[in-house]
Amino acid sequence: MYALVDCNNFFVSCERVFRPGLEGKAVVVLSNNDGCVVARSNESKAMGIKMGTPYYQISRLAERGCLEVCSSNYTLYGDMSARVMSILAGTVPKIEIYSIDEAFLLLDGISERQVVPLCSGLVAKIRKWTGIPVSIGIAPTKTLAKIASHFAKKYRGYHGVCMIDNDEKRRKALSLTPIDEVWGVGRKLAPKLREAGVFTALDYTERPESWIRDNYMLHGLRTWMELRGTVCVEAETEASRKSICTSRSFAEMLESEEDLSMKVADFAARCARKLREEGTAALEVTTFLYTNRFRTDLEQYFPSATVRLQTAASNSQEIVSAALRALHTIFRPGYRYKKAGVTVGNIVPADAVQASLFGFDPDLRSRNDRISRIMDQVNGKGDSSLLRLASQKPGHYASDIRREHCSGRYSTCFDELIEVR
DNA sequence: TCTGGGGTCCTAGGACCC
DNA sequence: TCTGGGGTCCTAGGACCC
Repeated sequence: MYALVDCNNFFVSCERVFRPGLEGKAVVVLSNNDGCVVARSNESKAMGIKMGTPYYQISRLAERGCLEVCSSNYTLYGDMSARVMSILAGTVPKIEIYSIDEAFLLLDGISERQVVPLCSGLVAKIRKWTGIPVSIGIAPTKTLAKIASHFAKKYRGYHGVCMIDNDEKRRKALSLTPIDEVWGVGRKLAPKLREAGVFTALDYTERPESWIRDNYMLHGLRTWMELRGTVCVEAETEASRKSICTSRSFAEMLESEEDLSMKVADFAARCARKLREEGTAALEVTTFLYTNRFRTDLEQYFPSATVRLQTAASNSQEIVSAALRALHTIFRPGYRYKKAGVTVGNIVPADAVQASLFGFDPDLRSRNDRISRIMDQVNGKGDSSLLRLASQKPGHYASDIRREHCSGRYSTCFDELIEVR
């Protein structure tokens, strides 16, 4: 059996831990630049506020006092997530972290009678130790566990834990699950399925296998089997990430290559730092730009360029330099840029880097690596960047992200101490 | 005026091989 | 007039997830 542990309204719950006054109120958490809604409390969901709603469309509610608004504080959420995950890891033999607010528990070797008490204990423990409410769904496949967790979250009677462990419960649950709520059925597929007469998860499982295969190929078939109780989405093997991306929208549109360079250098340095944190190195560096896609009155341009390194690198100097070269090949004057980003790809373990035979200077490389390591030691964990490359923007890059309703650094004030010093 | 960020996997189609 | 068959590899783009 698999159990899916899902934190309820996670970002909102994190804010409530430190501001209990938000309990029982309609609350939303906004994306960077206070752009759009990325998390909602039950009360704000009940008001009809949808995920992804641009903030300006609902700011009136906040002004009238009907809605509490928080800017996102990812440092806080990351820290709270780590606490929840460590409780899970300390309780069951194997967990798979699926996202910042979800994890699968692999329940092999735990007797069926113990599963529900164990999960109920976890719900209580996480609530007590971190303040975060969670729901747990238990089922023979991950896709069914997801559905079970929806029930656990939706109906109070479950007290946070719902298990699908026989065919009757499975069919009942599927018949009550709209097709668009199924894991793997998204915004494009759902309308097509409804057109074909498939409205619930149960309808889907009752279609013949050949019909699924013909219309929805491998992906659809996997979902079909998982919903029928056959495991297709196996336990993940420990694999490092294949790409790392840092991108941001700007509060103001930028027009000069110089302004963009400072941003891109920052994004690239951040990617490099993430590579070093996980002990990997990248062979490819891609820089991309976006004009403002909502401004139909302006010329649009969405270029990207990739630079391939001869030898995989993780030091900031080489990654930043590659990102800036890529930027230079795509930058065109005359456009107003709203967003930029850097992706590093073709990632290999740092201890398995193949040195290129040509044009590779091992002394320069080890010097660059040493400098990056020292920067890491001074900068520590988190977002602070006391030591930067000269090409990075002076000052913290987060400083010009709009964040008018941000909570404090309740659990991660170490950064602040360093910056104050 | 105002619209996020970070990932994965699959497929189709082109380029290339013999 | 008329133009094969069978493979592999890579990439771009789309769909999905949170």
